Amino acid sequence: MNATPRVIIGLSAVVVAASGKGPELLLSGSPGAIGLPFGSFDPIGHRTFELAVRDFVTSQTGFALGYVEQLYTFGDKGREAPVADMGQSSDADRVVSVGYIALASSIVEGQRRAGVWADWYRFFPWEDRRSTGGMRALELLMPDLNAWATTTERQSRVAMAFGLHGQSWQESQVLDRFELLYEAGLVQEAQRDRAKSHGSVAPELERAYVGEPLVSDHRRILATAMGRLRAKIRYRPIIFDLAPVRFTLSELQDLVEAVCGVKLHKQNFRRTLERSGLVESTGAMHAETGGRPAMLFTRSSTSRQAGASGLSLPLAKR
Amino acid sequence: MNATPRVIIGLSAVVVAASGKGPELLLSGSPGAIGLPFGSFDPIGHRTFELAVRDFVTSQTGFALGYVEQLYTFGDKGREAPVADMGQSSDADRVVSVGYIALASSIVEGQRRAGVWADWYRFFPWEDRRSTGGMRALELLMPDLNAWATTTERQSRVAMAFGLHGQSWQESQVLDRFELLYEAGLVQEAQRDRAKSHGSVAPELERAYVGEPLVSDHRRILATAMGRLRAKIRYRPIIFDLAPVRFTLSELQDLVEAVCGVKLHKQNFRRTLERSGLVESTGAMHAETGGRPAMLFTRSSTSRQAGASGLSLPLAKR
DNA sequence: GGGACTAATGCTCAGTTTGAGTATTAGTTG
DNA sequence: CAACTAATACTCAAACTGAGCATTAGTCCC
Repeated sequence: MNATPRVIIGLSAVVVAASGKGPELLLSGSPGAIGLPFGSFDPIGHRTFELAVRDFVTSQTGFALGYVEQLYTFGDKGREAPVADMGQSSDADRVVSVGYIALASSIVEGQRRAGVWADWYRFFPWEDRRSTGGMRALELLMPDLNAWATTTERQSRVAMAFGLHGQSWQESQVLDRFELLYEAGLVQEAQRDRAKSHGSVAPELERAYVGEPLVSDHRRILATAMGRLRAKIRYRPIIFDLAPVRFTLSELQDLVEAVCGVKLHKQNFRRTLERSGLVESTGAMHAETGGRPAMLFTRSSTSRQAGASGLSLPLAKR
Repeated sequence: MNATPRVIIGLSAVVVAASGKGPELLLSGSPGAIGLPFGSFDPIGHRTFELAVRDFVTSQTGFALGYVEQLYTFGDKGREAPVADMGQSSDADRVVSVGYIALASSIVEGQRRAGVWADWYRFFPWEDRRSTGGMRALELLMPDLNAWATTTERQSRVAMAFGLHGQSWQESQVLDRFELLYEAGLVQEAQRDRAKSHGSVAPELERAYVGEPLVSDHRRILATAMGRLRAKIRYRPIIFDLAPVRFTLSELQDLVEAVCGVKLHKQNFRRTLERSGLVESTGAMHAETGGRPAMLFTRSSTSRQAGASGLSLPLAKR
């Protein structure tokens, strides 16, 4: 559209809320072209990125954000696929994506949230190792990963990223795993980007990808968000920005497990949590579960202090 | 220069190297307008930000970078002061800064490095708590901080940021402290930005600032870098990207202390370090110190693995 | 060649924190 | 009221930490 190439700054937000089942994402777009809430930064109108993000997420989805944090700025040529319906970028423009993560406090089941939400493991099935689902997804990928790992360097990268051969699974290395799958051509975006840069839209053999794709580089941004959130849980009391105001320790544990995609040892989880001083019991009980009623807790005031640390994650044995 | 406002992406790099005395920064600019190595992203020529950063740091300073990591993208209106000698931005443009941190492996004393280097504590005297210097800087600031802290909310922010009233000092909260000082008008950039936005260049009363300013928002980027590096030392073996290939444990401890600005307990530092498996002894000794000769160590191969953790920082008592 | 001096290493000890379980308890449901 | 289901308590050994005291291997100087 413009004679000289312009830089367009795209802002994308990973908006996470916890439902009863697990972390859910706020999505926008139409079927077949699903993406994160997205907008272009207006150099005149917007004073800061964060205000801009809050602004268009609310206007696009009707949802108002709480905690917001910048993730990363992606500028690689060839990974962005301009979003058609934005109508603001032409092929001559260079799109730079600034990714944000926003956390929305849990909403009581049944109460309606604005916007379309989806379980984030739809896009990363291999990241959910709470039950056998994630393992199954990984098993589906393994033949192709092994086929790709022709050198020892690649084999060791695969082993480190996916915790094979005695290496341990690091729940926060979501981006490493995704980038490795991208490089190996095992996620749909890889094929899309290659087709675009080769100019060919060759009818590739129909392969069954594990995990749904997202528009543009949004799945990469989502991977960054998941990784950041999983890592940050350990050193900041950030989980409380996702949890409801009052919760039982089991509910909190389920939430942490859902976010991190791992199972934790129940008794040890509650022990370290109580010792940490991050929570304090309200007097009230919660009896809906069919077992012994649980004490309801809230985050303590010390959990709001600057230096407050996060949760320890005592893994449950296999 | 252009009719429609454009977004200019400025890339700034905090390049850190360890000298014998402590962390040093690569600087560019002329006396009175010192800043970080800086360049504008070229939407046509540069394929990725990281390549662009490596490129212009080398061309501006003659120094080739090793480890590089993106820090943060700053887009607030009013905090950037366009760098005059870049000649690429006009007042109508919106400048967005993408900050990077780069680590250069220590150079043996005496060997020459390209570029101009300076101790990073020149810009943050209050961050060096290894000796009394940092405390003295903090004492100089306290009267003004107290005068600014007129509400209990501000008082508690000061206490949390600077570790007062029983709160502990968090070495990685460099940015929080800097932003607080900026807000309180106790760093020179605050006055500069206010003068600019008020259009007045009133001859303010000459106040003695603690810590030297940098061009544009570069000191903020530097604070982000220091904070990130200090935090990351604890959970990633990143210190080895700063240390020389072979080092004694005391040298490594001095380096960690210099980066983090705190004193560590010597015996406990070496104990956790040896147990961590991050280092392994070479056979060689190092006898230059006048005491018992020290074993020379290198980082182990396990320290290069994806999940390898960082160092624990056993603080020395006051 | 021995004593003073200086770092680097070694070791100890008690108090905490973790990993892994086993044992109770307080509601709900048939 | 017995069976069932969670929540909560308690235990125990192993590993990790904070604080020191103790020992060693060089250099420097008479």
